[in-house]
Amino acid sequence: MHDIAAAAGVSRGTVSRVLNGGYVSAAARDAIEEAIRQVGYVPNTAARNLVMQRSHAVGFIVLEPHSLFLEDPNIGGILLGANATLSAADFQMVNLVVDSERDTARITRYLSGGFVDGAIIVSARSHDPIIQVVGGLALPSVFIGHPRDLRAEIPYVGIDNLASAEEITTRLLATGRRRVGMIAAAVDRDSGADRLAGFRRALGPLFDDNLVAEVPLYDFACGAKGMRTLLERDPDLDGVFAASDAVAAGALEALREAGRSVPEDVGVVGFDDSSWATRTRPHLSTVHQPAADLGAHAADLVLRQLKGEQIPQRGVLLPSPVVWRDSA
Amino acid sequence: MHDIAAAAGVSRGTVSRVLNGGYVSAAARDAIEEAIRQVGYVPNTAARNLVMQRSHAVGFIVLEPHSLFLEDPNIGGILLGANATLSAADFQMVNLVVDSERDTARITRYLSGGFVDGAIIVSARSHDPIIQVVGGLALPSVFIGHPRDLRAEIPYVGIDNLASAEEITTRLLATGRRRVGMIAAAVDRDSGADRLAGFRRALGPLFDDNLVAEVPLYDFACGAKGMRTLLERDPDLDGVFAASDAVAAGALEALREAGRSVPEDVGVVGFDDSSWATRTRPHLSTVHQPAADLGAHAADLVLRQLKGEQIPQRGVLLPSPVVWRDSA
DNA sequence: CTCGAATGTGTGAACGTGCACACACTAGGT
DNA sequence: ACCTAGTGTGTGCACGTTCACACATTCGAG
Repeated sequence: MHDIAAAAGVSRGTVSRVLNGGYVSAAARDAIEEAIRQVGYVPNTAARNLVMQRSHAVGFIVLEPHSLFLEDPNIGGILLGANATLSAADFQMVNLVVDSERDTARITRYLSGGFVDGAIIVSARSHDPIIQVVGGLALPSVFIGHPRDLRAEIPYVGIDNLASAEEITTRLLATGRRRVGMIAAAVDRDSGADRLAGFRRALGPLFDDNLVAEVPLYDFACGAKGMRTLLERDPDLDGVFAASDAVAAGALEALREAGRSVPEDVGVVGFDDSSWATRTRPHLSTVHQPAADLGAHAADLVLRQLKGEQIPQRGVLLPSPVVWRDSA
Repeated sequence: MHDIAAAAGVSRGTVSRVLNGGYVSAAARDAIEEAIRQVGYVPNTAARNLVMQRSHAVGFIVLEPHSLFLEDPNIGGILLGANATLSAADFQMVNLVVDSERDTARITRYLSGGFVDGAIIVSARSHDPIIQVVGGLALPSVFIGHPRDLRAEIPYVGIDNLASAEEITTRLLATGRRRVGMIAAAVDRDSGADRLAGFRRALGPLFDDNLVAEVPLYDFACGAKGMRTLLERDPDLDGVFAASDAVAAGALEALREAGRSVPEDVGVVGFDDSSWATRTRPHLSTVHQPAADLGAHAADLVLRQLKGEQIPQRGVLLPSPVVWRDSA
C-alpha cells in the first residue's frame, strides 16, 4: 500500500480512503487507481483482519459422521448455497465436521479463537452440546433446522417438516390407499420427529402405531429393513411414507424382493427430492427440499448479523412443495 | 499474549517461545502454560499470518459446474480427505468452484492475492487456462488427475485410469463375453480418454470402433443414452464397460427397458466404486477409486511444499483395485 | 581464573492495514 | 474581515504476533 501511495504521489491514508470510501478528490482517485492497476496491488487480508478484528471467515459446522456428510444430499446443496453467498460477500467458508465428543471440544476452541466471525450449523440434534457452546459465545450464528432447545436469540432456517409430511401423506391417502405405514428414520432428530408427527396428523383416526417402523438413519439400508418390518407386521399394506428418498429407495428394494409392484400394489412417497428420487424405478413422489436456498439464506442471516442488523423474525421456514412423480 | 506474559511474570518473547519452540526453562514454561489455561488464551491467527506472510489456508479448486460438484461422488470424497489432512495441520480449506471463464479471472485474482498459501486443483482438463495461471504463480499446488499439458514442475496425484480400465475389461472378457462395447464418457477429459485407451488395449484385435458410444458426461442420463446407441448398433452385445458407475446405472436402466437381464444376457462393469455401485440391481462390478486418499495425499503434498520440501517424484498414482460384484 | 559454549530471557522492530486526529483549503454567510 | 461548514489530505498509533539481537547466567574445560 505504501508503494502505491508513493507511485501516486499521495499518502497511505488517501489510498486507504479510495479503498474503503471517504473524501477523495477525483484527481487523487484516478492516480491511485492507475497505480493499483500498474502494480497489481491486492490488499493484504491478514493485515486488514488484524486491524479490523475480523477474520472474514464463517464456519460451516456439520454435526454428522464424515460418511453421512457425503451421503446426505441435502448437506451438499446447503454447503453450495452457503458458499456462493459467502464468497460473493468476500467471506471464506471453513468446513468443520463434528463427529465425536472430542471434536466438540476442538470446535469450541476454534469458534472462540476468533478464527471465524460467524457460524452456520447444520443438522444439530436437540440437546446437542454445540447449542450451549454457540449460545454462550455470542458468535453470530444460524442453525439450519431448529432443535427444540435452541436459544431464543439464535435464528434458524428450515422447512416445515411437519406440514410437508402431513401434506404428502394426505396426498398419498387421496390416491385411495387405506393401510398406510411409515418408515420413520432418525426420530431422535427434530426433522425425523416432525415428519412422524406430520404423518400422524394426516392419518388422524386411521393412525396405527403398529404401522410405524422406526429406524435409526436416513439411509438405504434402513429403508429396506424398515420396509421388511412393515410387510411382516401387515402384508396388506398399500401405502408407505418413507422419511427420506434414500429410505424410500431402500423400501422399493424390499418391496421388489417381496414381489410387490409400485405403485400398483403399494404407493411409496419419500422426502427430500434428492438425486435418489429420479434414480429409482419408478421415480419417487416426494417433498422438495430447497437445499441451496437454505444455505444461501443462512449465510445471508450470518452476514446481516455481522453488519449489526437485528434479525426480525427468529425462524425462517422456506417452502418445500410436494413433487408428484410415479411411485404413488 | 502480552496479558499472559504479565500474568506469568515473563516477557512476550518467552511466551512466544513456549508456543513455537525454543529455549525455555521448565519453571517459565509451567507458569506460562498455567496462565494460558487460566485466561483461555488463543493465539490470534491474523496477527500470526501477518508477520509470517502466510494465510494458513489452501484453496480447493473444483473445475466443474456447480451441479456436478454435488453429483460427482469422487469430488466429495476428495474434499473430505483433503479437509481432514489440512485441518489436522491447522490449515483452513477454502472451496472455490470455477464454472465459467469469468470465474477463472476471479480465481486468478484470488490465488495471486495471498489469500491462500497453496491450492489443490480438481478435475482440470487439458488446456484449461488454470494450468497456465497456476504455473505462472509459483503457488504450491497439486493437481488431482493429470492434464496432458501440466507443467513438469507441478506435482499431481491420481489413479492409473488406463491400467485399471484395461484390468477390469480383461476381467470382463474372462467371463466369456465376446462382443464387448464401451460407453465412453467425457473423452475430452484425461480420465475419460485414458479409460477408453485402457479398454482398447484390453480388447486388442477384438476392438471394434463401432462398439464405442461416446457421451459427453459421466452421468446416469448419458449412460442410458449410450447403452441404447450400443444396442442399436449391435443387439447381440454381451458385455459393456461403462466409464463410470453413474453411466453404468444408466446403462442398466436401458438394458432393463430393452428386456436384457444383467449379468445373464449382458455383463456390465463400471468405474469409481461410488455409492451408485451398491444402489443398483445387481450391484456393480467396478474399479475402486480411493477418493479420500487422493485428497489426503494431495493435501499432504501441498503441505510438504509449504515446508520447503522438494517433492521427489512428480506424479503419484494410488492403487485402484477392481471390485467384483454381481453385474458381471 | 578465564574463556567459550550452552541455555535462558528481555527488547525493539517489523508485518500491512484502518482509524482518529490534526491540518489545509475553499466557499458562503454574517 | 471573520467564522463555520464542507471537503480533502497527511501522520502516528494500534492491532497481536514473530524474529533477530543483545544480554544474563551457568558450567565445564583449559
